[in-house]
Amino acid sequence: MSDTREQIRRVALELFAEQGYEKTSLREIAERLDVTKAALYYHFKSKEAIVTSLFEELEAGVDKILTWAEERPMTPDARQEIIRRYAELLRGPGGDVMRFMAENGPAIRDLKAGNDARERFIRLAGILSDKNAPLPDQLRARLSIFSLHMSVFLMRDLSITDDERHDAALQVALDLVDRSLSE
Amino acid sequence: MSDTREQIRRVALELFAEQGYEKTSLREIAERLDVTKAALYYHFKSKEAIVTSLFEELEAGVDKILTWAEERPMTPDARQEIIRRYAELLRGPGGDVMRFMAENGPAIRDLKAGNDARERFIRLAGILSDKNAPLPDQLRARLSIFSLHMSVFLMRDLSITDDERHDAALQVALDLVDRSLSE
Amino acid sequence: MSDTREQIRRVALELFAEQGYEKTSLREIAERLDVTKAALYYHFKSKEAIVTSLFEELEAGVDKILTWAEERPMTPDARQEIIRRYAELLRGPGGDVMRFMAENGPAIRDLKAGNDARERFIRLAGILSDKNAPLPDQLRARLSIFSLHMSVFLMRDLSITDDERHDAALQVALDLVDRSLSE
Amino acid sequence: MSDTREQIRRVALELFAEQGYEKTSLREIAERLDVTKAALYYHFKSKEAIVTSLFEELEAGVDKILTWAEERPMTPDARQEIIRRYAELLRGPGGDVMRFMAENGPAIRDLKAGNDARERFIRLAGILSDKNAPLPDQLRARLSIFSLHMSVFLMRDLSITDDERHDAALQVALDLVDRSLSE
DNA sequence: CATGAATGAGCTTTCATTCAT
DNA sequence: CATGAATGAAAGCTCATTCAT
Repeated sequence: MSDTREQIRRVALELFAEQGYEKTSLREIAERLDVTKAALYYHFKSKEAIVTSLFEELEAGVDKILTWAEERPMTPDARQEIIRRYAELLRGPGGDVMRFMAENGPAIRDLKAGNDARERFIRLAGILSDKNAPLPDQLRARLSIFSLHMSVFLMRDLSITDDERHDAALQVALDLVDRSLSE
Repeated sequence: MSDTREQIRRVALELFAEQGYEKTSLREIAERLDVTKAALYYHFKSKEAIVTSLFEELEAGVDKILTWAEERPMTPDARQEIIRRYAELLRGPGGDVMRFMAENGPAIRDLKAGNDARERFIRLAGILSDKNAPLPDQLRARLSIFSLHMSVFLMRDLSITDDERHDAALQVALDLVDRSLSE
Repeated sequence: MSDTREQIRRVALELFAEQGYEKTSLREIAERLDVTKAALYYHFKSKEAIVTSLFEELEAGVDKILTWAEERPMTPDARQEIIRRYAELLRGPGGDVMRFMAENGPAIRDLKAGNDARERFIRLAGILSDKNAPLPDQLRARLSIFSLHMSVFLMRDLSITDDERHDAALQVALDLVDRSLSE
Repeated sequence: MSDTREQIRRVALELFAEQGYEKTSLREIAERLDVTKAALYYHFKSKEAIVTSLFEELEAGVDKILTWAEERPMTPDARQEIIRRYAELLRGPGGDVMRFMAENGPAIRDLKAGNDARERFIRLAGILSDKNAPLPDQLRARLSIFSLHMSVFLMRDLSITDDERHDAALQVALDLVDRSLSE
């Protein structure tokens, strides 16, 4: 499989996450890789296609969680496990993709891939708290997921390690999902 | 008297919140108001200046809360009151400004006004949970504020009224700030 | 006579000479005087009119020299006297106007006032060396005048006083005009 | 190969010399070549870069003269030779570049390339007459070079051939440089 | 597997100028 | 004697995209 393609994805994700989708031009990506812009078009048919490709592997991961979740009763333990698996998925490149998504709302909204991801997010939220739960509980469920996406953003000014951040985010998310079940 | 200036602010906020900062061109704003682009430049010296002006009134509100908060001991009740006041501030146009800010991270980051707002956010978070609190507690404090910013985004697909949304967000935020005080 | 009008002329000349005609905007002039752009239009009907007005007093001076010169035989002494008078004219604001003219060729060319000034320059040159003189002599005559215009420009990097510069320029010009008479 | 690049340089120089730097827009250059403005940006990264490129080959020529001059004693003959070589350099496109430079003072001043050129001019002047020479002599040395730059400008109204103009300018310059050595 | 050359559309910004008040 | 508000035109520049080679 073309190495260049992988490099493009890597650099694009770096830049997208760092500077945002709109502010990152294909020229910039190409220059960092020391190839021409036209080369990017050999590997991806558009700027949007790069994003799509970035989201794809993540979506596979989310789908696995969704499948796993949908085939069992939503016990408190199962809910916790979903969060844990989701948090795990977000270590590695997935985390950057999600942060990129969370921080680039408007740009993402009119990308097909963005909407797909958004749908999955809603489905996952729907599993954690159903449509008839009290609103605050539904919000808590959504927030539990979203706080995992945003932990980098929310604590950017704190000098902590990735692991510390990750652990704190997980703990808060677990707590939130737990409290999204009012008896 | 400068009615136009106010109209520009209004339309700009609408468009910025809806489509994002980068995707909103001055042409678009001007067309909606049926004036020329140059007219915008009569009232604001740059695109960035429009955003700055949007943030300004909000900052005054936040500053009032900060002052209020800084001159009293952080009892649990005071913390709740901060959240309540902050939530109140976000009804009305302030809410759109904050949502705009939360959803446009990358664009905002290199706007002076954005950084100022960010600083206030951190200061407020610092009041709600100090620098030596356990990380999850600090995160919870931040999340309590941020969830107010993002409630529109997080429940966009739910068919609820603004009031319902607002109440749910407030309740969750109050709960979060409450739990950010581990004994 | 309106003080403001005089102030506009003064500031405009300063800026035109310093930064050039095109790079100096009416906004800049207005700001320096703390009036509005519209005020400039009260006193001058266009940007070009400001320049015209600047040239006007200078032209009167040149005309006086021309008249003086045209009514007497061009003895070597008369030629020297022309240069001396011209140099004298260029002390004070006239010098800036001429430098401005010399350094802003392209901008000046399509200003009516610029062409008028140019014509006078040629007429003066024609007096100092007639159309049938050898080319180098004609050039020397022109250069003698022109070097007075450009002395600031030509010695900008030298740390000398205005008087020193003026004296040097005069001496060179006198010498040039002297040698523009090949026997 | 990149024929277009050369064409851009050619047309740009034509227009810059004719109408000045500021008055020449990239649109104009592009239209004359029947390409789009964006095409210019493919070949040059900015308007300034076009000028820079124009100056470059000339600077090489001046540097050769400077090197040649710096490695030998400044006898009267050497001084004459410098002027001759410099005049020769100014036949061909270099002449237009220099005239462009001389006539666009203010625009050139804030172009890096313009300042480089200016520095060379001062260095050359410094060789022809040192820092301790009487001021008029220093001025004469500078004027000898400058008159070569400006000969077109100074004799624009005379109906003469390029060669006649060139010869006259050279003769005057040689004379000037000769007289810049007071015994 | 990629490049060199170019485009069309759009962007933010600036300018000289006008005119009702 | 001046301002406040606006305009039309244009500028320099950037971007995603295309396509022949």
